[in-house]
Amino acid sequence: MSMDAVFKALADPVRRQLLDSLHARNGQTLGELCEGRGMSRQAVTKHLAVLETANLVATERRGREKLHYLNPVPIHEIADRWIGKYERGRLDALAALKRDLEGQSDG
Amino acid sequence: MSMDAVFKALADPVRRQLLDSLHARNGQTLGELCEGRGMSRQAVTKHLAVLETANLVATERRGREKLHYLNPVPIHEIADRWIGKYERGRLDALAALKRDLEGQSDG
DNA sequence: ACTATATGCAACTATTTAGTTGCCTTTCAA
DNA sequence: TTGAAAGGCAACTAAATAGTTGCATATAGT
Repeated sequence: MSMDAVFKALADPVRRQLLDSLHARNGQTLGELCEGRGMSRQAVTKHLAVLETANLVATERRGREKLHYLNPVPIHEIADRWIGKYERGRLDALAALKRDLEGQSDG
Repeated sequence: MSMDAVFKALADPVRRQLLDSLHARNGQTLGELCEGRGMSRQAVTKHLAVLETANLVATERRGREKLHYLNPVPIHEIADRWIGKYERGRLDALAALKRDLEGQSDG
């Protein structure tokens, strides 16, 4: 639920790649998610646990396999509540930045 | 430039608060950004350095003061290139998630 | 039953990170 | 020119993080 957990989860490139992988093909097993990642299975497990805690990934046990599903809702919430506010005034702020940084020095 | 630096910078709540503060009032000095934060000036300085490295904050020296300006461009780029792709298929993925997680158990 | 496969758990290490304190430099103002 | 205000630099500590290895458990297939 906490936004902090989501931001922290997104801070690691490996975890973002895992989300990308699930985005490309949802419902992958742990083994599949480990392939070609040059890292031990346990390391990937830990990353997936972080993503699960942040509610970015949901899992389901099927027999001896564990299937992983992307949950895009927290990302949507971040984009909505936090990033949106910076984008709204984006051009204004950009103009102000230019004015402040360049307008002071010389003319 | 690197997206990783931006994500890492956004991962810390103190740094997000600093961005929020600059969003509310741009061009604050270091001293102003330290006020009411319950943390040493040097700690805040380090956080601001991280934000500067990620190009989320630009600074200008004015006399003995250092002014800080929010740069919303990297946030926009993240929203554009990375978050956007998860939002586009959001409802689809959500439906798939529900189907996968609930539809399997019973029938 | 036996074996291979898929995953879980736990201890350990190395690196990074967030914060501190102490001291130095620069600038403004009397 | 002297003192106070604003900030910079560097060393240190504590905690979190990312990764490892070794072993245990559970399931599938024969």
